[in-house]
Amino acid sequence: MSGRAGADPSGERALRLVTAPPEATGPGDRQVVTSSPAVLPPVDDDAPMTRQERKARTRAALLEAALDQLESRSFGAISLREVSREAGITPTAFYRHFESMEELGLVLVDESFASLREMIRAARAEVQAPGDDIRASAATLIRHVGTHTSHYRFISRERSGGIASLRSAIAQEIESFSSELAGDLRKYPVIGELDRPALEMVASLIVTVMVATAERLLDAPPDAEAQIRRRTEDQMRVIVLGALQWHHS
Amino acid sequence: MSGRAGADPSGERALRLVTAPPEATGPGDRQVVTSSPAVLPPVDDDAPMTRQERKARTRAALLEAALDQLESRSFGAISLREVSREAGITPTAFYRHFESMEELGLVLVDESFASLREMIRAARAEVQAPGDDIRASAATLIRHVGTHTSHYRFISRERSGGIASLRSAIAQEIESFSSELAGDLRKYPVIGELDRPALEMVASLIVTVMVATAERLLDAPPDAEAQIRRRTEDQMRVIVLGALQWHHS
DNA sequence: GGTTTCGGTGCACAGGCGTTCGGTGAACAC
DNA sequence: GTGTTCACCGAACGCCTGTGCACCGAAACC
Repeated sequence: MSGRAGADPSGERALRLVTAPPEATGPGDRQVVTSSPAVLPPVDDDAPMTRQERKARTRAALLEAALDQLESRSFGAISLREVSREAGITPTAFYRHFESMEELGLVLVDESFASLREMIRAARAEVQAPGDDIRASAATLIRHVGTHTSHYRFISRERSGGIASLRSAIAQEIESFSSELAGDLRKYPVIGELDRPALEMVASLIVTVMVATAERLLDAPPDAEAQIRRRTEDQMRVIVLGALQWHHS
Repeated sequence: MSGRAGADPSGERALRLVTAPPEATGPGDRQVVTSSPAVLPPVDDDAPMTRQERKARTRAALLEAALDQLESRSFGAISLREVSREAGITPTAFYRHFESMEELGLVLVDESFASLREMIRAARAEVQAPGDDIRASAATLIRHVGTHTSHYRFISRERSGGIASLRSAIAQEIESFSSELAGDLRKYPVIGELDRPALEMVASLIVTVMVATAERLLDAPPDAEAQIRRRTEDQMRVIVLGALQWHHS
């Protein structure tokens, strides 16, 4: 179910959207060591492979297997054995890649947020229709959730889930995202004049709505998407209207 | 109906307990038996008991044991055996009370939201200082989270958690709460004139903030409470300001 | 070409799990 | 006082779990 590349048109669009701004390695970007060596050759099965390739592939298979299990259980309830089984290796071989399931979970967190950061960076580079920011943001978010469903489901599950280390890793990522957004808000005409605490308060409110929207999308049938989109846009507008009035109080 | 401890199970008593500022039971005293049969005599251990009493007590012990386990794991990861062990009975006796862990979970959802509804009802009856609604609501919420921490933790965990039946039960409760709130909003001066869809959109936004606040409180150290309270109040104010402007757009 | 490295295998272990089944004794109905 | 109910027990079942160990075979290295 995780959108593999290929003929899928929306997938390709998303890819283009993400890669369009050429590696805008701006200030404050994090080195993402997360996962596989990025480029895996096409699935030329059983062809001679280097050890690196093989290892990267099974590692990726493990991560994907875990993500698959997370469709129906929470992370705390999935087992090393079953993940290994679904990835096609024995349980003992699992340890060649991760020290424990918890470590795998942390990699999954990194991976998920790396992709989210790409989305943000792309969206930031794209926003140039000043009146249409809200619509564009909502659309970008919804599209991204659609193309990275299992990552979002994982984050949503574990954000309040049982494993403390995952929870705090996720909280920290969201926190940093929120404060980045606060910085972005400074560029806006009236809202940008608010002081930093106010900007952070508003940013956190917007992020809260985005998180809620993502979680709603995960549970909703596909035909509810339009309604969720509308509600999200309206809620963002309410927030912006409120923020514009904020200095009066 | 989660009758709290105490001799009088009447709704009014419980209602006052939530509404009246001087909370009788101090924080941290967790003698409270949170089960349905409402009337449980003081814990006169090992005294002769009716079968009803005994059963009710064991049932309550099971629910509380589950809630305790949920402090560190998600519901999908806790086991019938361990819950039974902590409740002081053998695994086989568990089945005298619940058909399965899932059924226990659903009871927990009911229990949690029953208490939340009491809070709402109380808050609604209390709100009469028109300028201070936001402050009062935030305070009520924060107090309630403080006195029902484990219930909130459970809901927070399972709201996006792994077990579908719990998830949808919770979603439905929140949905109904949100639409009740939309009804309440009609009584407010300007906002009340919005049409129903707009009211629902605003209500859902407020609920989103409340949920986020509750979840933040659960993870935060106690000394962060003041800051969370301030932020929540401010965010609610932004929403109200925005909603007041809504008809202009 | 010989040696080393290292994903991956197979087996074994101890322990937790949900669930079944046949008791047992105290509270109950009469 | 007698018979019934039923909350609870203890043992047992088959399954699944994480982890340790010895080993294999092919890629990687010199």
